[in-house]
Amino acid sequence: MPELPEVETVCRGLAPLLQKQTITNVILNRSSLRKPFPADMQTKLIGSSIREVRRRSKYLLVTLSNSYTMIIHLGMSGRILTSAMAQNPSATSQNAFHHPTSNNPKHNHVIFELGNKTRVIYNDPRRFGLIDVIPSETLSTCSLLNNLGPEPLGNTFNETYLSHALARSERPIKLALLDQRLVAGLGNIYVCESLYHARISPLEISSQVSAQKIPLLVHTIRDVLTRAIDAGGSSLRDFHHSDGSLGYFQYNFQVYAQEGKACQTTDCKEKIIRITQSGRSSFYCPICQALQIAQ
DNA sequence: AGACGTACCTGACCGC
DNA sequence: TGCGGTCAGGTACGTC
Repeated sequence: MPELPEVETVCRGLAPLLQKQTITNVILNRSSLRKPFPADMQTKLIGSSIREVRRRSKYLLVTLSNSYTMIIHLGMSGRILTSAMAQNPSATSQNAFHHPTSNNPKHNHVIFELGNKTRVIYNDPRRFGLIDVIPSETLSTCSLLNNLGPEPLGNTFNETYLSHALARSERPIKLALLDQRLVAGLGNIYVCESLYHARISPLEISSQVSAQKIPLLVHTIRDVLTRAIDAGGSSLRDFHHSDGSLGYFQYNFQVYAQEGKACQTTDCKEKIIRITQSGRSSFYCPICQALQIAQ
């Protein structure tokens, strides 16, 4: 599911519900996700109150009153669901956690209970996500965050930055933009879409992307992400908001998962094709995104 | 150092 | 209906 727009959507939905709430209980239904939970995770969380919920790259950062920060990553299939706690504890069956849409309660790995009688449920079928709790002062140096590139919607991601970063790389542009050290938060969907709008082939070698294309690429990345956030993210397969509603940016996909369909560019009826780069699918229009002839 | 392949999981979908 | 193969939005680690 989640690239930057989806995580931002989750963050915006969760923040008003979580802010100023005390964590009254943490239920762990397993001992690890992609990596083990910190051994004393419950001790660090229970009794603290939530100061702030924000996003960095694809990570949710939950700032706590006790000077710890909880880091949550949704991996490929993670979601966060919320539900009201039953008044009668005996009525707290798994059904209470069963989301009306499609998630399976057997993947409810962590449940946070809040002072306002809300349950916040971390559900992740593939368990590629992670949760960690670290001292807030070590946030900027922790291994999960310290190698992340700039936020694509922030001021430091600009034409100057991107042209320097690409000039040093002999990888195809598709792979460079997926590298979280270069720019943080893009995934396969939004890289494909951004390259289409910038009319750059995913096969173009990063250092050979023409100088004129760089400002356009900065713009299309920002524009695609902004429009996706405005649409509430993309609901592919199983992405739902924490309240169960759906994002709808998938209806704006021009190339992603559009293999065989006609390119939507005016007067171009070429078919969108799919290729594989480093084991990941790339979708593009071979006419609109033709490889530039090397100088 | 940079680039690449692979591993980590489950579920959905397709063709036979 | 069932089975096997393939694919999926991400990250980390080992190797060259």
